[in-house]
Amino acid sequence: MQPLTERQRKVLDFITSNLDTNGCPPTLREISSHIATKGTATAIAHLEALERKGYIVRRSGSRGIAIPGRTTIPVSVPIVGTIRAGIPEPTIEDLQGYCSIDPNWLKGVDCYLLKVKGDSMIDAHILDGDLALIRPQPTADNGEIVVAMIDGEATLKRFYRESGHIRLQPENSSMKPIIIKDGEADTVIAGKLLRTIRSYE
Amino acid sequence: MQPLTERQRKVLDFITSNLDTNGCPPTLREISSHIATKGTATAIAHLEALERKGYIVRRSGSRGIAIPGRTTIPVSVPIVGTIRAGIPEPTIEDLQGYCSIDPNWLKGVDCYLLKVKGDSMIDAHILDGDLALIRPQPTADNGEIVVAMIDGEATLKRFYRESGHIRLQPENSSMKPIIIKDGEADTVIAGKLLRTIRSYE
DNA sequence: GACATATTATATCAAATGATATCTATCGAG
DNA sequence: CTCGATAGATATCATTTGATATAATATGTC
Repeated sequence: MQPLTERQRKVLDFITSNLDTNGCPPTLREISSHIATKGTATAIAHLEALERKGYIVRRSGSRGIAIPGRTTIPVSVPIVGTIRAGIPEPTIEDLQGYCSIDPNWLKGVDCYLLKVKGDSMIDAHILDGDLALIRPQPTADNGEIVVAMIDGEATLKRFYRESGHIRLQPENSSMKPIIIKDGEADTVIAGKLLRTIRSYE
Repeated sequence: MQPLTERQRKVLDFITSNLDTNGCPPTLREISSHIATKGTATAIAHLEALERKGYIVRRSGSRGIAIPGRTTIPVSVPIVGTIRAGIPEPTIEDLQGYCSIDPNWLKGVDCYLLKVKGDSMIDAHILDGDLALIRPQPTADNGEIVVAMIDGEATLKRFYRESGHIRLQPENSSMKPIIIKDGEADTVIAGKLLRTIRSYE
């Protein structure tokens, strides 16, 4: 990458600093003010130099500066309390917030965090209130834990495909497995459990 | 968090989507156009509702929308297998990698992820191999789960301060509590458990 | 000396932008 | 019925903003 001049470096640093603190690139005049120049022409000249050297990408419109390679995606994942099945893309019912997740935990697609309700998986050490990171998918491998839509509720169950049916096994000795015969319901499995997260506060 | 209406959620989703793809919040007119309304008044009304419910923060200026908790700075936290106590700042023994963590999970200080060894907390549903997010601190409140240095090993225990001693209680019926008389050892507690994370892959 | 690059200043524009005011309509709670 | 919350339309304003044109200075290269 071509080296930057002192002024160009200062402008670039200001842009990244602005992105960090405001979540937004600066305007031309904010840049001008920061490098103590008057008017916008100088700032534009610096931006053009930065773009020519490949440090930034500009687009039209206000604050149209982006830094390539800069993870615009610290991957914000929605936290939901309920979902309505329907693959692909389960409909999010009540959004409870967002959470930054390590991109390595996700596997490409639109994952979400489901707040676990009930104790159906307590023997698998998943508790009421835990957050379950879910990847939407319509089926799973034997023994994996999935989100199943049962009576309109999204609950976690262990998945078993057996001859002629699917068995959804709660990990709670006081609960019985749910058998879904082939063709009986098609959108039962909403996704697969990738991770669980528990808070102690 | 207060629930959102359908329209409000659509606006919020559009803002996060814009942040992900453009690295920039949308303008009022971009929002208006996306929800197919004319003029800016409706979009402003929605933003006001979102701000009132705590989903966004607004500041003056163009694209003055921010989503609290959403940081462009993915906070990188070390994953460790062992630590050596010594407050402040336990010494990291074997670094196993790094992991991006939502800044909201941290509480200011240098937290780290400790890979849980053994089943001493299995009755609290913390398993061997789970990741424990730890905040370094030399003591804790009664009933909280802490990292204790016992025989040079970092293990999780439940903390109880009782008359003349500290009791470190494993959550495993086959294990006995550890009593540490006052003044007997000073650097037993290395930190407090904030969160646990389990992977299913 | 001629030329390119970097740097800055001044002045000006059209478009984009946030904000406000006014009005209408729906829906559910009290 | 009234009130509040939600939702929307229309119109208007003062700023902000990106962009352009023009000019000037300095530095290093060929």
